[in-house]
Amino acid sequence: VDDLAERIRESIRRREVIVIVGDCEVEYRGRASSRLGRGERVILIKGDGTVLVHRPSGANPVNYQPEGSIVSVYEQDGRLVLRSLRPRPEEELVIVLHRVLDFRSYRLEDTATFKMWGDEESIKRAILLEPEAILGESLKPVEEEVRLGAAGYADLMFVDESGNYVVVEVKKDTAGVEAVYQLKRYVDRLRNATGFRVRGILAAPGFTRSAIIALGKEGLEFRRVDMRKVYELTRGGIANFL
Amino acid sequence: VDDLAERIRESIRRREVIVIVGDCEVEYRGRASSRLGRGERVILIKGDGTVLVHRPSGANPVNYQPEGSIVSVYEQDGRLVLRSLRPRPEEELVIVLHRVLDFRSYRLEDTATFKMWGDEESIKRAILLEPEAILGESLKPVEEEVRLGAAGYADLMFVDESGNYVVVEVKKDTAGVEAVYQLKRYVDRLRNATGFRVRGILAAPGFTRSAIIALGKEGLEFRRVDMRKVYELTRGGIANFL
DNA sequence: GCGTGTATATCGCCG
DNA sequence: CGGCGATGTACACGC
Repeated sequence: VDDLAERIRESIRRREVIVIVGDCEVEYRGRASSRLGRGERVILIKGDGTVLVHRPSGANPVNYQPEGSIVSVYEQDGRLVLRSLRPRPEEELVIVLHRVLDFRSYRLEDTATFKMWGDEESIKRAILLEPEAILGESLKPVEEEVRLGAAGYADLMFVDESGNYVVVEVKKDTAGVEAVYQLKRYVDRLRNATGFRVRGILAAPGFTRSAIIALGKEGLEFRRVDMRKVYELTRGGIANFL
Repeated sequence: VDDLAERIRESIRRREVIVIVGDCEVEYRGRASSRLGRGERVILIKGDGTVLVHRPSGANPVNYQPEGSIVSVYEQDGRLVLRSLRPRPEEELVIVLHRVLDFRSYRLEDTATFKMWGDEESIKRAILLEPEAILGESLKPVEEEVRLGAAGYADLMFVDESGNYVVVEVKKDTAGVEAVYQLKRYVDRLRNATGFRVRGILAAPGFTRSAIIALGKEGLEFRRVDMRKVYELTRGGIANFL
């Protein structure tokens, strides 16, 4: 056990990626507290301090500590103990290993860049490129500098053909009630700040029934976004991929 | 490569936990799309179909597929390919392995139960146990059956000493503006449904400045929750841990 | 560091 | 399964 502890410490010093498989119990104390009894799990420790405890099923780690945590390894009552301390917020994760089934350490090289598209940002770009194609009406973008207060910006702002301000809130998924009230906050703030008439449009690929009801009650509008058109207009992003 | 593919397939059939370390590139297509160029990573495949691709740093997997996905393994252009298909929403993850540094498979036993406490639920329990100690006023709980509609319930409902309904919305962290509007929706709904006077209280360990302003504007109240009192009152939950 | 909003969020609950 | 709200959410960005 003592020897294994030293080997793990050496891997941590080298900032390698460590995989430990073993029978362990886990305790967490911090913003909340948790306890997990004995069982066999996969423990992943990365060079940046990340610690993940994975059970044999489930996509999410049952316990974890994010990068920047300090991992220490020691022996207690003849058992190997991994302790990870996160400084802020102060949180502690303790893994007591009853039996180590496997211990591996890897020095990995990975400098590739990760690219993602098709997120909310690409819908915004498409609307800015062709407001009429996506929202079905001619709109002039307002300088991004126009803001709605110290915090909380609208996704997009336009002026319509009648000279009204138009606040557009974009959602990449089906929009629910909370998106409606988010839009309403922006519209109200802009009305208060300017005194002008302000329209609010919720743009999303779909809407929940209650969202549509709430929109009507609040005097707000909605536009269904055709994601195929978004992909066409933002294929510049996809070009990076091909 | 062919032999390795068959060994991996066999592990998947046995629903074991698989750890593959190797130089790979990764593509994802689904709700969004992503591409990750060549680099060395740790790939975790679980018996339930979960697939995780971890880079040498960062707490979150760079790509993933949740449980219920179907993993297939094949050889293409002399390279090992892992393909995971998630049925709904339809999403595809493709991992092309240029070099396999390690392949391990484990049959793991883990039947332990995971317990967590100190979350929002414990604040609710404390308020129900001792409304006066936490909220500073005498309140009678209303049957939990009283609901505010098909979806979206208030956290807690009481009747105060004057016979008014009191809706309490609880937050375990600092409450921001959106918590205020969430409470307002509940209060409005209950007013409409009953026609009675309804008070709304936001209970949290802290409040953002803009939340307090919004509360005042909407005629809603707030109470700072003393988390030490919550811990004292709910130490029954902690007893499970000791 | 605070406040706000996004996420391939994930997850659990209820109708 | 849809809709909604919580999460030890994590994460980025602006002030």
